[in-house]
Amino acid sequence: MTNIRKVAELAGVSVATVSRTLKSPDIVSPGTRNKVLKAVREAGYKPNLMAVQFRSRRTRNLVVLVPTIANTFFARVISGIQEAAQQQGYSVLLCNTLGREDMEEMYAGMVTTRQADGVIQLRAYNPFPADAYAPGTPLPMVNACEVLDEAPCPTVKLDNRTAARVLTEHLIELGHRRIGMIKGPRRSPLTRDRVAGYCDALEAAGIALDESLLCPGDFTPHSGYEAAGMLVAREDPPSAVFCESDEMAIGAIQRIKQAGFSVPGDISVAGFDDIAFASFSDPPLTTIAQPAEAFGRQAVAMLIEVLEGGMPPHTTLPYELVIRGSTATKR
Amino acid sequence: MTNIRKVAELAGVSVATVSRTLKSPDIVSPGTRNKVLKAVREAGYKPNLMAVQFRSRRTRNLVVLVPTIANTFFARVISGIQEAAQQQGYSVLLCNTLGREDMEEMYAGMVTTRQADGVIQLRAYNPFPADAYAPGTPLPMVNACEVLDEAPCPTVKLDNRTAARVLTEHLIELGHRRIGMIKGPRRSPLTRDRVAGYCDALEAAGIALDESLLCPGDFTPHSGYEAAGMLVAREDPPSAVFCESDEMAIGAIQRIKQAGFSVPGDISVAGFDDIAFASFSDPPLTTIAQPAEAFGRQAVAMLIEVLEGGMPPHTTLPYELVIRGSTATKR
DNA sequence: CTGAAAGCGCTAACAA
DNA sequence: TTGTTAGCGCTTTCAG
Repeated sequence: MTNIRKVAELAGVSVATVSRTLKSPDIVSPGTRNKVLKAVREAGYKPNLMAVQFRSRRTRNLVVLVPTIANTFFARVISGIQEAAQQQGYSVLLCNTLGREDMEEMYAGMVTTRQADGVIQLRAYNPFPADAYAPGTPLPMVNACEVLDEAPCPTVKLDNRTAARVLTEHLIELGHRRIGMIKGPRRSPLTRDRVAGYCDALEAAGIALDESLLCPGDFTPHSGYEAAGMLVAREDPPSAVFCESDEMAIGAIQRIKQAGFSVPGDISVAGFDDIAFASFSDPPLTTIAQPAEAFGRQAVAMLIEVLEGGMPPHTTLPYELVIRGSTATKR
Repeated sequence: MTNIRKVAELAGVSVATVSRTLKSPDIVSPGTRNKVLKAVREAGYKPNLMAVQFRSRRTRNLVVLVPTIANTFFARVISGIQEAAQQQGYSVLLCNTLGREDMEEMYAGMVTTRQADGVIQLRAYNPFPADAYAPGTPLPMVNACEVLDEAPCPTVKLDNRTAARVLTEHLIELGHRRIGMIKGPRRSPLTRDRVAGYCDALEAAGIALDESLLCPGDFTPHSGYEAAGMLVAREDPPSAVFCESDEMAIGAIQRIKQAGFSVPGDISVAGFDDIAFASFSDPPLTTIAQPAEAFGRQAVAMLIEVLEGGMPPHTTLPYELVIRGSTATKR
């Protein structure tokens, strides 16, 4: 093991000088600096970062809590996180929580045990025990994508309600009045907000809400497939279906076609997220594009600010209605 | 900061006893053990794992080098890695390398700087500098999925050649003789092996190889779309296309349909991987199913064995030909 | 600008 | 079974 002491000996200086040369080269004289650098090279010295971190009480690790990495939307968010973290000199500790709160709590505990400096939570749940931090102390966390209503930390989100409203309005403008909805998990604020936006649009258009047109889903293609099955089995299927994720929309389209309906001829289908496959589905999906990577980058920037003692404001990212071939005029 | 010393004082024992109580409770007497545990609770003591790791020279972190997390196949592999690591008490440091060797080298360097114990590399590249370890010393690495030919470490792979052969044979049995292929990145051993398997099948069936039927791709849907464009623009398009990934197959299907051909009526299409969307494409994709999560779990198990001084053998995981609606008899 | 020295919080000989 | 003690490799006062 070649450590700082060896380098110091080799350079004929003290360990303090070696440390200084590596951390703040400008405060050591050019002469010694060169000697030290040369010794570092000769010894093939790599600082033991475990010791550095231990000593300086910072790991530069960020824990990321993701509900399912298998969801392509989250995969993109993580790309963004990773990219930004890397640029700022942080590493990403990934936890695929599958929405399990015990997992989330356990990984958030890595901050308590000093294995990480902060956490980015992509789900609406606070993984820190109530007594972990004194009241008033900011949590070393940023909550992104699926956000708590009364988050105890800064958040990065979309205006889901308005986005859902805009998408529903698009459907209404095409002449649809019976619009089905395939929802996300029941207790998610995301689901609630998107349903609210859907209701807003119906109400503004003077269309009565038919609760039986709202089906539960869990964001997976399979759940979209199942939910669409309920819808097409009705005597009076809707002429359009709004799915709360592209993955569910893709599943729904398959089921609708299997039932003998054409998309968008008989039934229009819209999604949410704009994942890569959205434009490759048949027909290509009309959807709300979310800036997934930007969610990740923004969350990192804000978390670092929090870790440095700042208190960044809640942030709302823009969405965009992307109209493709899966929605058409009601015939 | 409540540290081990405080707990020791509170319990009226030495720090060593506290340490022992926490690490190997069975070697301390029940009486002291209870005293210590009580003090731990009262003090709300959480061991500083940074110190533990520093002292015991193990981080229990595993670096994972993934070419693109946005690829759903890799996302599944990572799920498997995460799950297995977690069970064994390891955490996952994720790096989305985008195939950049400098990134891979940098993150592999986390082992050198003791921020991680080992690396799982999912691409055919050795990220360690040649002189990092003495010749003969096993590298703290496992190479999975896309594997080096002369890997300097244990590997987990598929028999890509045979799998490709089996898939091609399926196409040949359906009567196809002009079979296009959309390949992966040129220099990848994966591409080479799958092309070899494709050639094996042709040769066994007495079909001459037509190199012009082989198109380059990069595993993304878009590249599949583009490559299929070349194929359908020919005077004599193939009657079947073998894509080296499902994502490319999904892109290819879209392009083929756009050109006015039906799938599988006019042109059969097959993929590779069996990602979740494979069964939701239209038509559902015939493909080679790879045990993605198993790749991850296996890689973790083997890496831990390596870290413990073992030398696990190279492992080959099973594949399965999954026949769905995208391939049919040549008409 | 440089060096000596005191730890960070914990583990692991070694003694008792 | 328990305590004493010497560090792990590094940073950071505090003197010089």
